Amino acid sequence: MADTGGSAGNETLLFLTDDQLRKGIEAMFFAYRGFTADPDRILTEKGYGRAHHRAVHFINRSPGTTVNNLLSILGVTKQSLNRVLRTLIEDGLVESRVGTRDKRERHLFLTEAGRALEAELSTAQRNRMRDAFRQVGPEAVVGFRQVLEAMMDTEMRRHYARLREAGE
Amino acid sequence: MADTGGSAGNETLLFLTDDQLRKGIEAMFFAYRGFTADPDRILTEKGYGRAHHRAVHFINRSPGTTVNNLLSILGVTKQSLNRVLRTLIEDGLVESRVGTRDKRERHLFLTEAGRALEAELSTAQRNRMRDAFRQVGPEAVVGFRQVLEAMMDTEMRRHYARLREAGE
DNA sequence: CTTGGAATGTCAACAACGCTGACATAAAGT
DNA sequence: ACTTTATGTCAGCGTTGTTGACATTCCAAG
Repeated sequence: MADTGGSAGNETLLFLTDDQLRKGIEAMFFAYRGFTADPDRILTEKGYGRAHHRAVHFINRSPGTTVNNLLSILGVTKQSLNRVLRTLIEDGLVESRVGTRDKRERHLFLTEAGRALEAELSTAQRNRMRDAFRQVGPEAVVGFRQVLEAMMDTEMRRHYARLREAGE
Repeated sequence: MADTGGSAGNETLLFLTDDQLRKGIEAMFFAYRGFTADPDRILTEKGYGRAHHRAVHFINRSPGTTVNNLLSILGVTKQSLNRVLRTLIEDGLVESRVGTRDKRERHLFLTEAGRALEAELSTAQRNRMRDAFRQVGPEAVVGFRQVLEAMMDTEMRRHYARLREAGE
């Protein structure tokens, strides 16, 4: 079952053995804890959770985005997102404006305070990522992103690509 | 602040710009959803959650491990782990044996049924990882793991290394 | 114009899984 | 023997996922 079934040149496929795959799986698990550790600390101090971070991040990325669009990016239900948005709006970090063309829609923006929190969180997370990138060099970073993109679900890959159409 | 400060050859450090780092951060977020998607589906069917998967995975990796050791690997509190272990033991997936040398310790083992669930989950997750690896090739995989290892907290890196001392 | 259906967002209640606190038991140091 | 430390269990709470019920708005059919 671990055999990849090639008839010749099997040596070049040793990176697909179950052992190597398990190594990748465990690396992913342990690395993700590091990935979220620094923002989590900041968030806990301020009485927020990881869900608030995600919302603030993507509102900052796409100011004026609708609740529905954010939902699709985050991959959660609208009810779940709503709870998080409500606290962010109450605390004055996010502004929700009723759509002019379609009054059912709410368009979301970060306030000054919201942008400040976003900057604090993303700076911490970028620092971790920068240290890692610097340690391993640009070729490794290319491989890193290639694997991650290949691992995404189709819809998530669409969102990922979409986020860097306009911006980049 | 995005300037890396090198005096000469700045072009080689373009992979450390804030844009590139944000790209890595978003890739990590979207990829992790894909990483957990397949096991999550199986777990939900059976009335378990992601925490059960983690416990079963690491008990399978280190049969006879203690609750305390598992705690340290998973990075959660013993109370949180206990809830998960209790259901797994009640359902006959995990066996808990009181330590012979130190009777305070509980040593954990997968039963036949536990191994079956573990196999089902890890096969699904390995398939996803294998497809991704195959798409991008061995050099990218090396880079992928290098970045992930560099991103881990020190203690998690220790656990990660330890898991492949005896096995590999 | 009115009526019915689809889309958007909100409120309520529930489940999974983090957390702290209190506690029982076993081991180890004085 | 007594105190302290370590391990694991039980109870209860907070965040964040879920589904269900509902209000509002838009749009299309009649």
